[in-house]
Amino acid sequence: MAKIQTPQAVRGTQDMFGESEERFAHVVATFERVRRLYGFKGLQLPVIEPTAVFSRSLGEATDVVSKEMYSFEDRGGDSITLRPEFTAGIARAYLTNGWQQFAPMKLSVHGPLFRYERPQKGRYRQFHQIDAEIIGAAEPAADVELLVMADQLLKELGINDGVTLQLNTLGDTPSRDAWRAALVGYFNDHKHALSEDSLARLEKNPLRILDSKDPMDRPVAAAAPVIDDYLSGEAQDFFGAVTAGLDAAGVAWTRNAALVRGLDYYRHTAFEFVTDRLGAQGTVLGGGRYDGLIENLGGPATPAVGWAAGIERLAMLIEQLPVQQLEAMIVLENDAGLGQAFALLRQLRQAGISADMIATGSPKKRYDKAVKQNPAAILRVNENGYYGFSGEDTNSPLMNFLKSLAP
RNA sequence: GCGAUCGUAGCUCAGUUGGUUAGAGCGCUGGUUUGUGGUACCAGAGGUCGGGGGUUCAAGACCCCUCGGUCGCCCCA
Repeated sequence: MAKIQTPQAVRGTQDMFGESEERFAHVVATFERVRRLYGFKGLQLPVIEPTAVFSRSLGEATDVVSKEMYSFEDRGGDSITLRPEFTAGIARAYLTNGWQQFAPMKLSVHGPLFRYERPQKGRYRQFHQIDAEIIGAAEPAADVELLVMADQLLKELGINDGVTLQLNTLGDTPSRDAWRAALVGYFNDHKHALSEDSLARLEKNPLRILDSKDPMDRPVAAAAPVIDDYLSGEAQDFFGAVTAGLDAAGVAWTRNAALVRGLDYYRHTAFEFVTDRLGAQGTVLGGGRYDGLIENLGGPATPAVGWAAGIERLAMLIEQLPVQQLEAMIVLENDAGLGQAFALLRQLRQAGISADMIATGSPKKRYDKAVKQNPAAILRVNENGYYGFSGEDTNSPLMNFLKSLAP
C-alpha cells in the first residue's frame, strides 16, 4: 500500500468553515432577504455555458475572455466555459427562454464564478457573487432602483461605513464612441508620458488608462478629455435623471469622471461602491447599464442594467456577525440514559428548538465541553432521564418549553 | 503573466554562526482534584520541518527547482 501525497485544494479555491462560512452565509441570506423586499425574482442558472456566450458579449480582447476563462471541449466536441460572470448567462437565458414576455424583469442570482487569475486578497479563481439585473427597462428609474437596493444591502450588512458610491456615465453609443475616439487621439499624442502598461491599454482598452494606478499616468489621465464634453443631450438627461433619483431616495454618491468599466458592453450609467479596506481589490459592488449586450447575443435590442458584488469581499468587511447560538445542549452524564436523551433531543427539535448532545468522551468532562459551545441552556440527563437544566431563566420560548418538561 | 515575501504538531509560533533524540502555548485523549456554567494539576497521542534535488562528516537552517499562502502590479466584483 503505497501512501499517496494528499491532494491539495486547487489553487485559488477555498474550503469555508466556521467563521468564514458563517460570514459567507450571512451575506447570501441578507441579499436574499433584501432582493425580495425590492421584488426581484430568483434565478438558478447553469455554471457552464457555451463559450460563445462570453466571447461574444464581454469582448474578445478583454483579459477575461482572452486569458482568464476556464474553457474546455466536452466529449461531444463543444466548447464549454465555466461562467466568469453572471450577466452574459442571464442574457442568454432571457433569450433562449423567451422571457421577453415578462419584461421588464427584475432578476437576482448568486453562486460561483471562475476566472484563471493570480489569487490574492479578495480575489480567487473560484469566487462567488450576488447579482441583480433589470432587463427590458430603458428608463433611468431602473438604474436608481438597483442602486437604492445596493445601498440598502450594504447598510443591512453593516458595511456602508467607509464605502462610497462612485458614479459616472459612459453615455449612449454615439457619445461613448466619440469620447473614446477623442481619448485615443489624446493618449496617442501623449504616448511618451504613459507607462508601459498603459501603452498596452491604448491598444486594447484605452478607457482603462483613466483609472490607472501608475503615478506616471496620473497627470496624463487627469488632463484627458472628459465624457461630459461628448454627451448627447439625451445621454445628459438620462444621467441627470439617475442622479436626481438617487438624491430623492437619499443615496449618497460622488461623481468620478474617470470611472470606467472593464467589459465592453457597458453604456450610460457606470458605478462602483468602493472601499479602502480591501487593499488592491477595493471594488465591493459594481455594475452599470448594458443596453447593447442582448443584441450582441443575437437578440432584439433590449435595454438592461445590473450589478454584481463579490460575496467574499463583502464577507471580509462585515464587522459584527450575528451570533449563531445553539439553544439546547444535552449533557449525558451516564450512558445508561442514552435512550432517554435521544427521545428528549427529538422532542426539542420537533418543537423547533435547535439542540445537540454530548455523549462521548470522559463523562466528567462532558459538562465542560457543553459549556464551551455556549448554548442558551444545558440539559442534564442521567440514568434516570432528564432532571433539569441550567441557563439564564428568561421568558423565552426555549425556557418556557424547558419548564414544561417535567423532570 | 510580472515582482516581493512566507511555509516547523490540528491552530499560533520558537528553534543561536549548519552540530546529540526538533520545542512551547492552545486544542485533543485519559486520569486526579473540584462538584453543577469555562477549576487546578498529572500523563499521553500527535511532526516525511510544504514537495523534489544538491552542497556538507553533518541541513529545519545554505543553494537550485517545484507546489501553495500572503502583499503589490495586471485584471476585476
